[in-house]
Amino acid sequence: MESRQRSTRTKAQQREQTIRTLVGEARSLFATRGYAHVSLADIVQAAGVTKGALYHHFTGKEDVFRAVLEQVHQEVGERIAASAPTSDAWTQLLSGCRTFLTASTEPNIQQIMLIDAPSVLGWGVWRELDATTSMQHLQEALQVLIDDGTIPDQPVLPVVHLLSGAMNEAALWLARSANREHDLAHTMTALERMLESLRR
Amino acid sequence: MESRQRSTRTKAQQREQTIRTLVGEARSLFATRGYAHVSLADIVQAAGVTKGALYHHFTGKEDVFRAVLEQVHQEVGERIAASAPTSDAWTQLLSGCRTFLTASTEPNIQQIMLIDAPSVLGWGVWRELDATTSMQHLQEALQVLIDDGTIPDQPVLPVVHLLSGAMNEAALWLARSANREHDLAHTMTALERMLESLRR
DNA sequence: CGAAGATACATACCGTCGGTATGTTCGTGT
DNA sequence: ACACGAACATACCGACGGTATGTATCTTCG
Repeated sequence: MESRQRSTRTKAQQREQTIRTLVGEARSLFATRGYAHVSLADIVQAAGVTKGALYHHFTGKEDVFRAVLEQVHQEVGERIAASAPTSDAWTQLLSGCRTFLTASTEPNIQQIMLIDAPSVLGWGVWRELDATTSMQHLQEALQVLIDDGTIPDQPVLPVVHLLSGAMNEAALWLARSANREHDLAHTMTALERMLESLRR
Repeated sequence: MESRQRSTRTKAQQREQTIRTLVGEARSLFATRGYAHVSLADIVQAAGVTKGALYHHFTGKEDVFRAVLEQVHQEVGERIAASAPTSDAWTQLLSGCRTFLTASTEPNIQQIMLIDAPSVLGWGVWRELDATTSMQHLQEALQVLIDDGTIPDQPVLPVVHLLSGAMNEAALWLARSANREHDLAHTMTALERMLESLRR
């Protein structure tokens, strides 16, 4: 039975809305100032609620950060997945890498995903989350290339970690580059050469 | 004229000793618990001094961490420099990479240098420090190989950042590996292949 | 040699922050 | 209609980073 809505928002809507703005404001604050320099007071003030509301939905500051990080990871993953929908596996891998580099260069993604996350949540948790999104894409793409014989059979995990770390660091560097487009081009050619080395 | 030493320790010796133990204890605490979960009270208690002493030599908690990080960086740099004293540039690069991977796998180096440092000091400061030690070696080695024609002329910075990031992440992964020696071997072969790709 | 100043610490205290316990409102199932 | 629980708000606590100030010890120089 449907309940009439005496008020404009139902409880569930209210909950969702509060969490959304909370995570959203927290994300922008974390991105610009860094996790350590953001207080819970800042977050709840920006979201227009109180600490009690925050602690009703999250277990603490770290939990808010985890929610933010999950959102960021999901966003990056979607952008990678949508980068080259219809192509062969090889060019799909390349465009995926390029998309990751450009996405991870944006400051509001970078500070959260690449700088603070390992320190705040610990490397293990960070890698777990990453393994379900961007790293997942990389690993799958490589496995496909191994299965269809494009690159010889070899342990994928070492390669995945090497490439993932390479792109993470490259993204951090590119974000501070004075000539980003120029450096991105050189980085991509160098990265392509590294990927080619797997081929042969 | 030398001043006679009425006491067992002169002031300069005392200062040096205090700083040494302070940094040493802080390092071990930071390494095991991570920066955020170490209080100044923990550090000064372990070092056997008070907060006043700490604040006499350092500007704050962050400054202590910076001193610790500099020590770690210097240590890693020395180990890399001593890894392959008399060889051609190419094998020198390879053994340098191997040394970095094994050194950075140790937990008391890893937590400080690879996990906390970017978040605590900011990526810029972290990279500055790195650029004077481990990254410095990598860049110089590559430049030598370019100058003697082993690898073709190309922008070094993109390659340096890609390789540096790759090894950082690989070290973090190897540290949690169930079969470290085995994975290290595969990582090195994959890394060698990537380096080979620069050659030709 | 000894007073003056600098250096190396110790003690006491403050503001802020993360976290918790409790109170209040209000939608919702029965 | 009403009771219950979810969604908040309010008030408060302990701990931590940081600072101000006091004190003992070494060094310097007339």
